[in-house]
Amino acid sequence: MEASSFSFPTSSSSFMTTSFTDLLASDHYPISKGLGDRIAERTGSGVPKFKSLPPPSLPLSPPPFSPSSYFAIPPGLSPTELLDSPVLLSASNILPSPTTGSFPAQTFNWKSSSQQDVKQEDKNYSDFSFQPQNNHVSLGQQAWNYQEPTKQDGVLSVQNANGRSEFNTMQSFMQNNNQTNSGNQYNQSTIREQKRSEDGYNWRKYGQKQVKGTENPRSYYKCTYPNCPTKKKVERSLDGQITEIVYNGNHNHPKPQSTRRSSSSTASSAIQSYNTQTNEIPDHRSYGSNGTGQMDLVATPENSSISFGDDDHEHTSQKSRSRGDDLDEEEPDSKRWKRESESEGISALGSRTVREPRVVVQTTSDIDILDDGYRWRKYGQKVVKGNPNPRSYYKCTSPGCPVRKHVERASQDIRSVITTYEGKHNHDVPAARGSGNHSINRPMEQNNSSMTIRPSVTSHQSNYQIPQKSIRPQQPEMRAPFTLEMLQKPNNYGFSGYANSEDSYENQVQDNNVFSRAKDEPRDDMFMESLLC
DNA sequence: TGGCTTTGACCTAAG
DNA sequence: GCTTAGGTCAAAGCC
Repeated sequence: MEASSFSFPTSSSSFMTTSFTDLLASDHYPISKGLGDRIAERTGSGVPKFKSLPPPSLPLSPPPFSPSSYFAIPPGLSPTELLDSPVLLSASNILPSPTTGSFPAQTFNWKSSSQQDVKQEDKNYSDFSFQPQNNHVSLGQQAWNYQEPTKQDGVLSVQNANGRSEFNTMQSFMQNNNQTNSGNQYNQSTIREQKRSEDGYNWRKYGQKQVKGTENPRSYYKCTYPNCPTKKKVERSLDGQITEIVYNGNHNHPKPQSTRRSSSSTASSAIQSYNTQTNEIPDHRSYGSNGTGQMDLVATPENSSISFGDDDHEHTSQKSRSRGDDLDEEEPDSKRWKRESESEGISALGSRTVREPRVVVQTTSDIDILDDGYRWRKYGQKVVKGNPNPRSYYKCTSPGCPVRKHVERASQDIRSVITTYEGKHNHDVPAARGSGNHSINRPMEQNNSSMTIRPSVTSHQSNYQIPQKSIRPQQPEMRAPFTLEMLQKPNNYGFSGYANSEDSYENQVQDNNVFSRAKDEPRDDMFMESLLC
């Protein structure tokens, strides 16, 4: 890259033992100190922060590739400009892949060697957070209940295709390199950071339970905003990686705009700046995406989960009321959840998923809607109640793999696609067609690659997991990367004309290899029959 | 001092 | 009514 490039040192030791802030200020990068400062000033809530992720002192395997492949700023765009650019402040331009959900420059989640380190970093450095984008959105859509009615009706689950939520590419990079040595040392600090930061909302853990059927403990969180009924359940693997997030309820408030102060866990955290571009507490049905808690699927600068703390934007602060009245006063949550699920029926989904589909569906490109790295065989299609758009049913083609998914366009926004997964892949991501080894398509190994941001949305049922070490192959032949260059031209995405054209959407879907492949592959006649009955 | 996590106990629903 | 499991409470301790 040229002088404008933002690249990490290839030396793992250097990379891993130097704080990001240091890196920003180091001679390694042609980034002025102002960059780190600006980032720090702009970032806020909620994500694992560089500052909180000091280089681990643990012995770490050197990264097999240059991290620079993750974060490359194209020539002509200085980091400063990039940070100043409203593009980066708006998730409307930076959206996760529907299938990979990948955000190349999302959250760093470096494991810190100790909590003290983290805290020291907290003190020493201002926030710098790459907002994690939830890789996948699982609507608690009554998916697959033709086969196995889910008990999770009414939930909004968030995962990525690897079964790990809130882990971005960069984090994956780090974890892939740390897993062996420190995978089990995913320390509490990091987890705590995520709890608060991952989706921009503030959560309070109120319980943890070891659930049957999985060794992963499940944590229960409530939104700390007064009277906000939103809760979420987070399952983490033993090494601390999030394997599932299930949301319940709707936020009845805007996403807090984290400030440096609010990132603190002290009393200052009680003061939350809420985005006041609207300067009001919107009706929970009107501000949509925020209500998902995790997903700002209708990406706007206001609710963007990727937005940086927007000090430059006008906003007011409002002091949170003390907690204690934050719970619903009328009925227990469990009852409400259940009631909502039951009263709204199968399609109800309890969460705002269905009642307010615009919250869930993402107004973004669907260019790779079916491209999650796995191979699927279409075995059915059906128009389901409540959605005139046909729902395509797919099976994973891997022998013995039970994973299925269905894909449908949202009834209220055909540009948005809802993919619902069921099951857990019992195999790794297959090599991409046309490539000898999928690893060659790994984004982290794509030298000279620009930061790819593939907008998308994928929803799937909970319990969907993919081997964590699997790396979804990039399939550049099937989709153009979303690069920072594109960020410069937010209205001119080369990869998709989708935003303004339904036709283009259709074309993109048609171009999708899965769709085209599906046409040639045998269907599950029995299931088809059942569907047609 | 206040917010947060932890964790055992308790509650509730389902079978 | 019993058992089981999921969800929640709340005291204790940490930061």
